[in-house]
This record gives sequence, C-alpha cells and structure tokens, in this order.
Amino acid sequence: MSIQAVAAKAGVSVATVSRAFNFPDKVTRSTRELVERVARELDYVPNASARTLRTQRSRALGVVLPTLLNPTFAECLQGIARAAIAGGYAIIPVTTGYQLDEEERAVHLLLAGNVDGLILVVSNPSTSAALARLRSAGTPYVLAYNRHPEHPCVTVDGEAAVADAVARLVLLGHRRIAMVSGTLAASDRAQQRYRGYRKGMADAGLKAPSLIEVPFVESAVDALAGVLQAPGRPTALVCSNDLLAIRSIRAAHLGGLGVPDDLSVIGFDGIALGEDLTPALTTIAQPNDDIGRRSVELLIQAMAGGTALQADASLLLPYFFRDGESCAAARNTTATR
Amino acid sequence: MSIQAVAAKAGVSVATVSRAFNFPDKVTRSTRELVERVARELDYVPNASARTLRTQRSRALGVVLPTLLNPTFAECLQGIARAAIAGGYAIIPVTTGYQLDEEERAVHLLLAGNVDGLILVVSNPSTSAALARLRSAGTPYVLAYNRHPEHPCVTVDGEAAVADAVARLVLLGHRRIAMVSGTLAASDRAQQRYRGYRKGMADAGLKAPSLIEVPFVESAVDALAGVLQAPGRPTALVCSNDLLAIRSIRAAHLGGLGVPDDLSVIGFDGIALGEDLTPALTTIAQPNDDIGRRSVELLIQAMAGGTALQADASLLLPYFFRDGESCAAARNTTATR
DNA sequence: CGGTGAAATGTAATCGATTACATGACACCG
DNA sequence: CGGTGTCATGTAATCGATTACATTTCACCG
Repeated sequence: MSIQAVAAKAGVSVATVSRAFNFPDKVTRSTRELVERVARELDYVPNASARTLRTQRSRALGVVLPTLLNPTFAECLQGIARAAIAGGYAIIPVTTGYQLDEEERAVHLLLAGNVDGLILVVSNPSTSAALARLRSAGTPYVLAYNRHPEHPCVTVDGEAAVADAVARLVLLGHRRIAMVSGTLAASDRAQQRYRGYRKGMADAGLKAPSLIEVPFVESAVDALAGVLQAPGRPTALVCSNDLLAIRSIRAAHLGGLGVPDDLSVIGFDGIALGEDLTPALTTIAQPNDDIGRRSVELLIQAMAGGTALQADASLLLPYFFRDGESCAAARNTTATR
Repeated sequence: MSIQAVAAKAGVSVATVSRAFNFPDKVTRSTRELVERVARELDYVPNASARTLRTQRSRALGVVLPTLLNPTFAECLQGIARAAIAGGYAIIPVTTGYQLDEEERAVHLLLAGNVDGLILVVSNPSTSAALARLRSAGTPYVLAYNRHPEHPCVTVDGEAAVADAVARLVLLGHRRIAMVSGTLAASDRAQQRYRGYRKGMADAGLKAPSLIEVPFVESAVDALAGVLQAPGRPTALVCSNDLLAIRSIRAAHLGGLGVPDDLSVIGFDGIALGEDLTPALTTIAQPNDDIGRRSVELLIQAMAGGTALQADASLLLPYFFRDGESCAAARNTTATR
C-alpha cells in the first residue's frame, strides 16, 4: 500500500499523509487520527527505498566483521544492534571471513546500499584498501577492535593487556611462557597482542619469547599438541583469543597434559561461553558489547553533527582480567628453570 | 555520482548508461566501453534505493533469528550468507532474543525494507503473529529449524533424533536418563525434542521420564548442579542443545561428577566448537550450514517462479550422531537400577 | 463586514534508477 | 532510388516518498 492509496481513501493529499506521520503537530488532530486509522486499515508501511531516495539518508548502518563464528564478534554485534535500535537505526552486517578482497566487496556493497555510516573490524587499517575507498567516499565510519592513529577506533589496549597477563603468569612462577596466535599478518590485533607478549617477557627479564603461530580458521589442534610435547615445553600459554585458548586446552589434553596442573592457559576476548567451560577459561575480557555500543554512539553522534569522525574521537575501553580455572601457579618453579 | 553524471560526461543518455550495465549487448561495443570507462572514472555506484523503487525488487533477503550468541544460528547464517551471495542476493539479519514481540517487529522492519523474501526461525509457527502478518503480505518465506505442516520448513527430524539418542544411551546401559531443556513453551524445537525423549524412553520401556527445564538465556549452572546431586540422580543427560550440554557438563563437575565417567551427556545442534572441547561433545549434529543454504535455495527458486512457497516444499535434512567423549557406557548397570 | 495573518492543506518538483515507446541511422533489396 | 526492417539511442513516464511553495480556511480584530 502506497501513500497515494492512503491519501485517496482518507480523502486528503499525499502531503498531508506524509505530515501526519513525520510532523504530527503540523496537521489537525482530527486529520491525523483519520489518516492513522486509514493507514492501519490498509496496512500501510512507508516504502523505505522511496524515503531513502528522497531524503538521501537510509537510517541504516553497515557493519563489516570478520566472522560471526567467533562469539567475540557475535557479542559485539549484539551491542551494536541494541545501540542502533535505540538510536533509530537499522544495521546491515556483512562478514568477510578475514579476507581482504571481501572487506572491499563488503564496503562497496554497503555504500551502494546507501548506509549512513559504517562500523568495521578490518584486518589491518594501515593497508586496507577498503578503508581508503571509504575515506574518499566521505561516509562516516568507526573501526572496532582495530587501533590506528589516523582512524577513529573503539577498542582496548591489547598490548598492555597481554603484557599484564604475562606479568601475572610470572608472578605465578611461570618462566617458560609461550604465545599462541593466529597468523600475525592477518590482523593488527594479533600483532598488538604479540607485541604485548614480548614486552611482558622482556619486562620480566625472560628470554626467547616463543610464538606458536597457527592458521586462523582451521582448528590446528594436532599441530599444537605436537609443540606442547617437545622437551622444554612451555608451562603456560597466552593465547591471542579465546577460541585458540580452547583449542590449546584440548591439545594439552590430547598430549596428556592437564590444565591447569601441567599447563596454564590464558585466553583473550572474554567470550561468555568461556565461563561455562571446564576448566572455566581464564581470560583477558574485553567489553565486547560495549565496544559495539560505543562505536554506534560515536557514529550516530558524528552523523548528527554532520562532521566526519576524526581519529582523535577514538576510545580506549578498559579490559578486565577474568579469573577462571585454566591458570594456576607453576607446579615446580625450580624444575622449570 | 548519479547515472545522470555518467551520462553527461560520456555524452550519451541515461538510458544508454543503464543499458550498458544491465543489457550489455543492447549497446555497441564502443559505447559500452566508453560508459564503463567514464563510470569507473567517476566511481559510479548505482543507487540501490532508486533501483529498488523502480523495479520493485531489492535483491535482498531478510533473516529473522533468535540470537547469534548461540553458534548454531551463527553457523546457519553463514550458510545463508554464502548461498545468498551465490544467488545474487544480499541479506539483512535481525535477531529477536527469543521474544515474540521482537519477532513481529523484525518482520515489520524487513517488510518495510522491501526485502524480496524472508528466512525465519520463529518460536512457534502455530502461534506466531509475525507469520500471520507475513502470510497476508504475500512475501515468500521459509522457516528454518521450525517444523509445521502448514508452512514451508527446512529442518531435521528432531523428534526422531532425540529418540535415537535415548536408544543409544540405553544400549550403553543407561536407565536413568534425564532431559535438559530450555523453557518448553519458548520453542517448538524444544517441544519436538522433548517428545522424542519421551518416545525414546517409552520405546525402551523406561518410566518416569524426567525433564529438567532451565531458563533459556541465563546460565543456570547452579540450578542444574543441584539436580545432579539428588539421590537417584540420572546417569545420562540428553540436552536440548549444545550450550545446555556444555553447561550441564560444568554443573556435573561443580557437583564432583566426572563426564563421562559418572555422567554421560549428549547435546543437540552440532556446533563446531563442540569438537574442540574437552571432553569433546557427543551430540546430534544438524547440518546448520545446509539448513541455511537450502532455505535460501528454496526461497530463490520460488521467487524465480513467482509462486509463493507451499508447505509441501518443506525439506527434512538428515542429522548425524557425532561421537565425542562426553558419553560412555553406564559404569555399573546394576547399581543404577 | 472586510482585512489580516496563522494554520492547515494541496500542488508539483525532486531523488536516481528502469523501461516503454519514439526516433534516427543505416544496410539491403527490388 | 525509395521502401523496409534492424539496431542503437534518446525521450519521458514511473516507482513512492518528502518538501518548497502556493493556496485555502478561518478566527479575530477594528
């Protein structure tokens, strides 16, 4: 049902119908009620395309994410969704599967779809062609989880967080601490966290930081199990995300190591599921929901002001060390020296 | 950049530009190349709203899901996304948080957004107001995971699956088998699975089927732990979904019970994460990806034919019993009698 | 009672594409 | 050379809303 139909049936002009909905106090009470009644009778729903075409705004935000199979991003998306609804915006999420060309495709798709703004989690802001394109298009955007001096970002200080985690492990008597990470090249987050790991190790005067790099998408539990068997094996792992931590725990078990008795494991992300596992995951929890929420708020605020967001609007949210059961004191400090 | 700009710069009419893209062989090779070059120079992207308004189709599918925090639906959505892209459609996912009014709001929102079709996972097809509205709107749709004789559905036979699982437990020597489920009233899937449980118990000649109903969203691990302590406690649990299974395992541990030694646990859904857990989750795996994919294919096919989908187009996909480590033979059959 | 201004409503242009129909160009044939 | 059919292109209507501007209505006042 079009606005024309409503206007005809109500015996008024289309302009009046439009006003009845958009500026209720620009029409008489009686006309407004008449129009509303007729509209309800006809099941009238304003055509979003027509409105968008005319007003040049869609009240929709695009969201570009690596994947929803990692609960981290699913949680973040929920925060985004809630905040967007609260702000009167719809969201259109698109996943890239950590692939650069998909990032570009996604941005292209969303721009063609007339979104008013974008929230994106990119692989690497410095090298992202998608971001460049976005900039030149002039559409407002915010990066979530990424961190870069020239872009507006909402995230936590991953470097400090991991350095922190290493320090905690050291306090627990661990000396041989390894990091498990996805492909470093595939994400600036992984790189930051690795930097934090090296910093943490250096701060503790520990040498030979060892990085276990596993493919991002595959499970790779078997490969991990191998490493954990080797002589001089680590007594603790810092994992670049919770999914890796979960797999590391499994790898340990497959290799006959108990967690946390023989091996401590710390994750990163703070996915809700981690609390329901056995052992409950010890992790550096990010406020995933908030990262989403604040990103939207920033964006909406900027769009209201008509200004494109600047890098200095970036937000660094606090992270939390969430204590679980996957991490314990080194069993025998001297033996591991 | 509008089509007008391209037409002006290329020195042709807008119609020609439009044709150059939509019917490449209706223009001379030279004009086509000219138009393409100019379009590239101007970064021309056709305006989706204008196109949708004129053609009355958006090439977008709406997706209504309970939540993405349950990986089951995230996996399904991925299948949907892949199939949609392959078919040239964009998707607009909306989550309802298992709330009926959100279901309605979502359908309303999507219809206003001019989607060409809908894939939805509703709470209960029989009582869904959203579905009724959808039907009257005449927009083609498919239900995923739901099962109902009057709607086109893509799912597995949850009842048979659970009956199957019970039979397996019986074969393993279990007699006291309980079911853990979310609020039955909240989902027809839970009801079907419960029916399967009762059938399985009856088939095995076992009495007093016992249902442990826990709130859908909250963790409720504590409540569960209590039940598992009681005298005459079950030796095996069939859980209505994998998240519940994971929580049940935790509850067991909290209560000092080992899984699978003291308690066997079978899940339902087959989320990928289950394979990475320790113990690896034994579960009834649904082809989540396929459920999504086939739903889209059905929908696209129907839309191509111009016909609304009928209930008899429904698909019942096969489920798989995925063997894990959370399920073992009853320790002492006589003792549990 | 006529004039005035505010409030309510109507008319029509507009957003950017698609597409039915009109026009023009050109080759081919008798 | 004129007729005719084909192919490329152009003109303008159209989709359904918003909104600037024009018009009508009407209360109120002198």
